[in-house]
Amino acid sequence: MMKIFALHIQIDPHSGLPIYRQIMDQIKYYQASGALQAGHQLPSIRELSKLLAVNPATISKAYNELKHEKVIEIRKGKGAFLLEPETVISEAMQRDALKRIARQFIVEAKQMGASSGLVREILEQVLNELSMH
Amino acid sequence: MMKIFALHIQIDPHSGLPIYRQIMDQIKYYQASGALQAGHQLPSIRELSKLLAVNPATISKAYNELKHEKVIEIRKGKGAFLLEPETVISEAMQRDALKRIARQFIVEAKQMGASSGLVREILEQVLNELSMH
Amino acid sequence: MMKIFALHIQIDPHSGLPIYRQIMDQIKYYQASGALQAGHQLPSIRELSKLLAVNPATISKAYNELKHEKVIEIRKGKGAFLLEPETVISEAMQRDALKRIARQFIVEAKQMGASSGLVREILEQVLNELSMH
Amino acid sequence: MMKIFALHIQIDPHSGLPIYRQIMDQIKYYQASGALQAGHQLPSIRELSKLLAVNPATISKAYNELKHEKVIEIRKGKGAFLLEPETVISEAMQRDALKRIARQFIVEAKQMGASSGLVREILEQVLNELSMH
DNA sequence: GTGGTCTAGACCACT
DNA sequence: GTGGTCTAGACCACG
Repeated sequence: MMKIFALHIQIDPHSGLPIYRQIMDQIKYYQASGALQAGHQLPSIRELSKLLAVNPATISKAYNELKHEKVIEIRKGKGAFLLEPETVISEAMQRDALKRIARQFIVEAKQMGASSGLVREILEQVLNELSMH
Repeated sequence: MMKIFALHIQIDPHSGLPIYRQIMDQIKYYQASGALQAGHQLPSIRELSKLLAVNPATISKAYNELKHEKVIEIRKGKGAFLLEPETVISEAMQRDALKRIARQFIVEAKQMGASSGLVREILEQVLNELSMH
Repeated sequence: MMKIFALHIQIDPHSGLPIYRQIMDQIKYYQASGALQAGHQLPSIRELSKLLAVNPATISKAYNELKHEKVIEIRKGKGAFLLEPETVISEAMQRDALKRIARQFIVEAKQMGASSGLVREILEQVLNELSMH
Repeated sequence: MMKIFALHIQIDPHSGLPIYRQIMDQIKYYQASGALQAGHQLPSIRELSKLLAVNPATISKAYNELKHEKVIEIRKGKGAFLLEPETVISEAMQRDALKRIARQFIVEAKQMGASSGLVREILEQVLNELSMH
């Protein structure tokens, strides 16, 4: 019964991001950081709903989207479980997609006046935080 | 006259992103890349509307949001003009905000199976592309 | 439910002011008077739209502008809620801004032939009306 | 030939206010302050247009509006001249109108966090500036 | 139920 | 010519 009680998700109703997106992002983050690993069970919809004081339909939507993105698997009557991260896209597509999101990141960074040095520094910090050495 | 003819914006109706957001993002990108500079005039609403085959009200919304974000200035009867980028936030806030968007970037990158090496490589490429050496 | 039934807004189609501006001004007035307080929910767009016999998009624009001015907060799927008024400007800037709008006020008052005594009298009346003793 | 060369009007294209309104407001301001008096001649449209680097049609609109408001008089082939300030509205209407603009003023003042003391102080300052003792 | 996006088309205000 | 406002109505996203 590998229940994950340490999974504390923060919802910010003022962030502008849809709540279900915030939940998805943080589950992905925990997966990326290694805190959540393949096979781990996620809290039930009902549980998480109470914990976050969020409508169960919202949790359900988050889980459902994660299912479609093949991040989790839903076993009827059992619960939701993390899957092995998939990496099936081609090299070229990966580079393209990466460039696209990198561009978004850098444009925003530049907008707030960050220097390339600071960008690199923060990047290394976050790579480290997410155990990508 | 300083008309901007080189400003070609691509709209992808399947991207999920609202059209007005796509327009905003690309104008910000052109600004970040230096292709658009402070004082430059943007295409008129009607022009861009025809060019992109998009309703004028949608272009208007994009411009209006950019106005609120202080990216452009709208002079009634004249047109829309790029502003000097503002950078008034504190060092600490800048680092925090940067970390937040970097985390988002890296999580997505990791999700698609990118190695830290590839992330660094693409980042340098994009920094270069946006003249941040 | 905290619905606001007492929020009756008057639209004057001949005033020259855009409808969405009239709505904004009156909501700001209700906020200043204390009738609307932080956390209070505003009527839904559709409700107000019916009440004022005005297109929903127009109400939406009013709410959206108030969002940008940080007067209200919009939670998708929930509604629009009043925010705590922000006051982060410096003393000097406040005095300058105040002087500017005071000048506008007095010039208009003088234009209509009002004496300084009448101006002071009306001012006290309005300060009182808005609970600023 | 009582030409008014000392009439220096400031146009701020970023203020949001239409240029013709800014011109009108400042002419009214000069009238209210006593700098401009009945009979004084205003600069010609062509002159002011050059001086302010503003389209002549814009100056023309400002003068035309002032004419309708009976602030100035346009004598063909002669120029524009200030009129005696009219005060024909009834006491009750005056009070109503005054209250309306006072409300606008105070709501804005409150929005920026000004105390009633500061409002009164600035008001006296401006009344003084405009010679309304 | 809530608000958000987009369209088509009319009319107005500003320069 | 420029952008701004408003309408009517369709469809989507969020909780």
